[in-house]
Amino acid sequence: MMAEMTEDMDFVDETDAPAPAASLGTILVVEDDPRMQKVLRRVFVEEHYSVIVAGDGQAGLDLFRSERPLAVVLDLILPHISGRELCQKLKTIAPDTPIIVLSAITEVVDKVLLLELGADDYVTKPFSPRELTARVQAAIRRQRKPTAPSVYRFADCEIDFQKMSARRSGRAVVLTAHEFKLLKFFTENAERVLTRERLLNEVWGYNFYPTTRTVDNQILKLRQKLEPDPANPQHLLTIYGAGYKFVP
Amino acid sequence: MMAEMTEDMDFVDETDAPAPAASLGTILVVEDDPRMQKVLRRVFVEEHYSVIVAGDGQAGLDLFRSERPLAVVLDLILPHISGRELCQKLKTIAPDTPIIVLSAITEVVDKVLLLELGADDYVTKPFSPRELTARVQAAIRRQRKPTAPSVYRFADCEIDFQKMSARRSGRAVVLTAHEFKLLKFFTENAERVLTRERLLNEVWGYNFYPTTRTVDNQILKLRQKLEPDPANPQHLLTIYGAGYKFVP
DNA sequence: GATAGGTTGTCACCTCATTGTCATTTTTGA
DNA sequence: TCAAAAATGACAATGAGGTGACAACCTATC
Repeated sequence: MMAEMTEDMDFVDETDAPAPAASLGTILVVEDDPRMQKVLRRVFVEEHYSVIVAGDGQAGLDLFRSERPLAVVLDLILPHISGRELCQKLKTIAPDTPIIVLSAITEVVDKVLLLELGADDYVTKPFSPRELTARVQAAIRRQRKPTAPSVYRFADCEIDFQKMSARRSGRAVVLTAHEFKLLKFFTENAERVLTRERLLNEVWGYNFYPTTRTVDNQILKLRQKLEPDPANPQHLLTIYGAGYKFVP
Repeated sequence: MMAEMTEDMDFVDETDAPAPAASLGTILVVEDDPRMQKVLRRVFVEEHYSVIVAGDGQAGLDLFRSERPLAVVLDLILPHISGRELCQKLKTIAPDTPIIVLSAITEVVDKVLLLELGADDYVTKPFSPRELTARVQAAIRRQRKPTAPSVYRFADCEIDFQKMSARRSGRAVVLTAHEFKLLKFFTENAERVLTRERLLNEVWGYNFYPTTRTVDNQILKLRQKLEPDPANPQHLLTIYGAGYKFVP
């Protein structure tokens, strides 16, 4: 059950969105500086990941083996085992787990070398939390079945929620983030009648309450973009006195 | 049968809609602060839930065992048994019952830890009643089999209250929101005689009083749409001088 | 049984809440 | 700072359903 809850819309900026109840997964942070450990933990917890921290390379290796994290954030400068070594070892254990390297801006980073070691991406210190999490999330996304796109089809429409792209009769249609999120929720609850309140809760978030008119507007936009005849909607139906219903 | 009754019509906007008399289910509130108890009780009663309150962890545990509530709202800071302990215990007793944790904003809440304890969601104080109830309801919804269709059958009729669709002898019948709500209440109280006043209270709401003719009209509509011979109703029966009765 | 008084069935009208739609303002992100 | 997106507000269109009139019906009492 928890697993379902962690399914999240990855195109949504989670920073101001209300927290999903469960962890999105575990991130292993390998970093020797206690202050930086703290920062990193907070950054990822904020983004609803579980975080485990290793202070040196050996601990990192052990934790990696036991926890099998979703991704690794790795400081290059470490005691005992160097970051470079660790990076290589991790890649031999689980080539698919993304590794994001932290490197100080003072270090002359040989990007090519880094990537040859198996790192998937790197961020130079000082970094903005935003950039770091964005890169980590991007790496995780990339790693997740790159060949199996999650496209949803109905009528002559074709929506790829991962890519955030949509096309109708083969022609690309531009949808905004909200429109995607709303449409996604509709596809997940096809055939069911959804009240405006429910939609506001689930799509907009719990602690944000715009006018219900807002919902209507987004519906309008979706209809204009996806319905052949927006005035006579075939898929995004109005249920008078109740709300809306999506029928593929 | 009560279980069926707790299936709320999610297409009805409950926010400003007056209360149906039947409870949607029981919420267990575990909270030691009497003032907060009062607030929480009111919040959920407002949303048509029954509320039982426990002042400490032990009482909470006992009440949970005896009452088997629909969901638990739990303040982390409790005398005797800590909220964390209680949370874990409840989850071992009934893993499916959603637990929503209340935590003061001053506490440094390790969200992940919370969720590992088994909490399904959390709300930080101060919270808006809206957010709390929304989260609780979402948790309850999630816990319920998401794919289980709620169809009700009688005679040659087949009603899906979630989809708000109805069919008689396989042919689709269009019902309005009010008609659905009324029919739902009848199905939930099959074989029982319901006075017009009761129906007005439950279906239309407490603070709304149209003429009694209104009820008759809706009954008429339902008969026309669902009865083979509306003039000789087989299911929506008139009980002269009393009200109406639904027999499947 | 017959009648009276209250109760219910039925219909058409009309009100008004709900929704569609657009223009404008506000917010957000680059 | 600017541009895109989202929220808001206003207004029109729509249709559900409340209202009231009247007929039909039931029950009780004589």
